[in-house]
Amino acid sequence: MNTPRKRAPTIRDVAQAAGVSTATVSKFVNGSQRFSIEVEARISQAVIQLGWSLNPMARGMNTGLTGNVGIVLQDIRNPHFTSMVKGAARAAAKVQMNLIVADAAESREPELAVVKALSRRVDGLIVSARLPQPVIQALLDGSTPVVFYGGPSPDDSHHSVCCDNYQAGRILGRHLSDRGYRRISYIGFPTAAWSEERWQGLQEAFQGQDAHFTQFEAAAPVSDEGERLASVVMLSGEMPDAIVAFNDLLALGLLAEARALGVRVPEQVAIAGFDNIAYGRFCNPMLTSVDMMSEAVGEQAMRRLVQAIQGVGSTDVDVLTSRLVVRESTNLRR
Amino acid sequence: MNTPRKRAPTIRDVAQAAGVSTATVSKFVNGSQRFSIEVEARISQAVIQLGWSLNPMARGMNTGLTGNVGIVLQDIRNPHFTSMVKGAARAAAKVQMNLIVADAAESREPELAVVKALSRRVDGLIVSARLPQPVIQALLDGSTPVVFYGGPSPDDSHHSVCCDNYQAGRILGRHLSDRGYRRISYIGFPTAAWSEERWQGLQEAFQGQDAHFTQFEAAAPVSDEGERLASVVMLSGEMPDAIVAFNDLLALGLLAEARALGVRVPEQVAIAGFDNIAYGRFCNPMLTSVDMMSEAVGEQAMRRLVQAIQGVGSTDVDVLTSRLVVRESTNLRR
DNA sequence: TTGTAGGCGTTATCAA
DNA sequence: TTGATAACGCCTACAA
Repeated sequence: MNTPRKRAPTIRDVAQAAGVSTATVSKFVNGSQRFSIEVEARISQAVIQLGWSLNPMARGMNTGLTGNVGIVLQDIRNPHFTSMVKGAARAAAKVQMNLIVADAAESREPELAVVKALSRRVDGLIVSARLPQPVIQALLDGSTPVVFYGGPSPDDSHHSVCCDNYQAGRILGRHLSDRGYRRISYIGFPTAAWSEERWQGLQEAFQGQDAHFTQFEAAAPVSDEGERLASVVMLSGEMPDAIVAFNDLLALGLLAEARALGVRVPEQVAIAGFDNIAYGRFCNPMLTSVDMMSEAVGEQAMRRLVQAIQGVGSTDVDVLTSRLVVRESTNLRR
Repeated sequence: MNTPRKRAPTIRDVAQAAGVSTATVSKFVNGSQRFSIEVEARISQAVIQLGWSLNPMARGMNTGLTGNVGIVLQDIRNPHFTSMVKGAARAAAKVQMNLIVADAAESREPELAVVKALSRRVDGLIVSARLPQPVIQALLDGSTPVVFYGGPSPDDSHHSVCCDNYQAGRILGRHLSDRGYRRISYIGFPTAAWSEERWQGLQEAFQGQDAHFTQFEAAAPVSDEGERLASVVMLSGEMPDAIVAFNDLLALGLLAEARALGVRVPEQVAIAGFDNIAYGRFCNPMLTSVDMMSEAVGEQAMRRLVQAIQGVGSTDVDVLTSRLVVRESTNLRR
C-alpha cells in the first residue's frame, strides 16, 4: 500500500501502475494509437483502479484547446435566447464540449470586457451580430473562432446564422394586409439593428395599399415595457387597428395591458410579435408571431462554430426560414 | 522590430520587455506583491504594448483552479431554471467566474457521466439535491465543492439552498381552503421528490376539514403534459373544484386545455401551480402560484459555492421563504 | 510497438 | 524589492 495521497492520480501514476510509459498511456487514452492487447488491458485496468481522469487544463496547455465554447446573450430570461441556448447546448454536448453562458445583462463590465475575458477561456464564441462596433472589431481582430447570430456576419471571414428579418416582417405584413388591417403601429427596439429590418419588411408588404404607419420605440425588449407603451400606442392619436411588436415579450405586455384597459383584441386592435416563444400559446387571445427558429439558430451556430474550431467547413451565412404562426390575436375575420 | 510571431505573448515576453523577471510580472499582475513605482510602470506598459493577457489554463496548472463554475439543470427551457441561472450568473460575474450550464436533458449521457466530466472542468458545482442516488454519491465522494438546490443537502458537509416545499404547499392549501375549495386534485411529478412534499403540505392545510384529495402523475413537468392530463383530471370521476399542479408549466397547460374544453376557470375549477414564472401573469385567467424564489435560490447557491471554493463560510442549509401570489385562477369569491 | 525528454505559460518557493 | 528555478499534468516529436 502506498501512502495515501491527497492529490489526484496523474498520467504518470497510471503509467507506472501499468508498467508502461506516460507516452503510451497518453496515446492510448486519446485513441491516437493502438497497442498490444495486453498493454491496453493493463492501462485500462490501471485507469479504473486509480480512478484516474484527464486534467483538461494540462491537456489544454499543449493543445491550446479548452474544450469550452461560449455564448454571449443579452438576457437569458428572454425565451428566445433560452431556446438558442438549448439548441447550442445540444450541439455542444454532441461533441463533448461545455457551454459557458454569459448573460451580458448580469455583468457590470461592458460587453467588450466580457468578450475579451471569455475569449481566453473558450475555443470559440457565439455572439450577436449586433454587438457595439468596438466589440465586433475586437472579435474580428482576435484569433478566437466566432460565429454570429441574428444577422449577417460583419465580415467575410466569419460565419453567421440568422433568419431573414425583412422576410419575417414581410410575411407578417402580408398576413395583416390580407386580414384588412391598414393602420399599423410598430413598437421597435432600435438598439437591435434588426428591429428596423422587420419594420421595413412589414411596410413593404403594404406596397400599393393605402396604409398608415407609426413607429414607437421601446427602451427594452421586455414585457414591462410593452405594458408601459400600450396606452401610449393605443390611445395617442388615432387608434391603430394592428400593433406589431419587435418581439413577443413586448407583445405579451401589450396584450396584458390591453386587457387591463378593456381594449378587445383582435376586435379593436390586433397584436403580433416575433420569436414565437412558447408562452404565446398560453395567453388569451393567443399570440400571432413569426417563428424566428431560435433553437435551430442556436444549434446551427454551434455546429458551425465546432467546424470553425476544427478548421473545417466554409465561411458563409446560414439563413433559416422564418414562418408565420397565426393565432387569435390577429385572427379577426371581417 | 521582431519577427512577427503567431503565438500570443507570454509572461516571459512581458518580463523581457519590462526588463524584469517573470516572477515579478506574475506577482504584480496578481496583485500579490507591490514593487517600485518605476518597475510597476514598466510592467504595465509592456503588458499594454504587447497586448498580453493571462493564460487561464497555465495558471490553473499551478493553482488547480479553472475560474469556472458549473450548474446542472434538468431543462433550461423551464423559466424556473432560467431564473436560477440568472441569479447564479449574477453572483458568478461578481467574482469574475464563468458559468458553465449543463442542460441534462440535452446530453445523451446519463447524468453521472455529465457530472463527472464537468467536475474536472470547474472549481465547483451547483446541482439538484434530487439527482439519482449514484450521482449524489459520486458528488459526495469527489472533492469538487458542491452546493445543492431544491432540497436539503444529502449530507452535512455540503451546503444547500431551497424553499421549504411543505410550507409552500401549506400556504397554497390554506388559500384554497379559505376560498372554500374542498375537492382537490394534485398533478405531481414523482421524479422530483419535492413534489411529494408540496402535496403533503397542501393536504395538511385542510386538516380537520372534510376535503377530498386525488393525485395524478405527470410524466414530465411541462405544459404539453398539463394539456394532456387536463381532460383526465377534469373529466374522470367527479370533477375537482381545484387543481394544483407541481409547477407552473403544467398549470399553464391545464389552463389552456380547460379553455379548449370550455371549462371555466376559476368558476368551475380553480387552477394553481408553483414557481411563479413570469408567464403566469400573461395567461387568462392569470395564474395563482407559489413563488419559489428561483432567482434568489440561484444567486444564493452561487454565493455559497464561491465561499466553499474559497474555503470560507459554514456548511448549512439556506431555506428561503416562498410566498403565495394570488391571481385570478383561484380567485373566485363564493 | 513502446519509450525518452522537452516544452506548454504560469505560480510558488526560496534565495539574494 | 527582485530574481532563479522547480513544479503543475499532459502531449508529441523523435528514438529505439
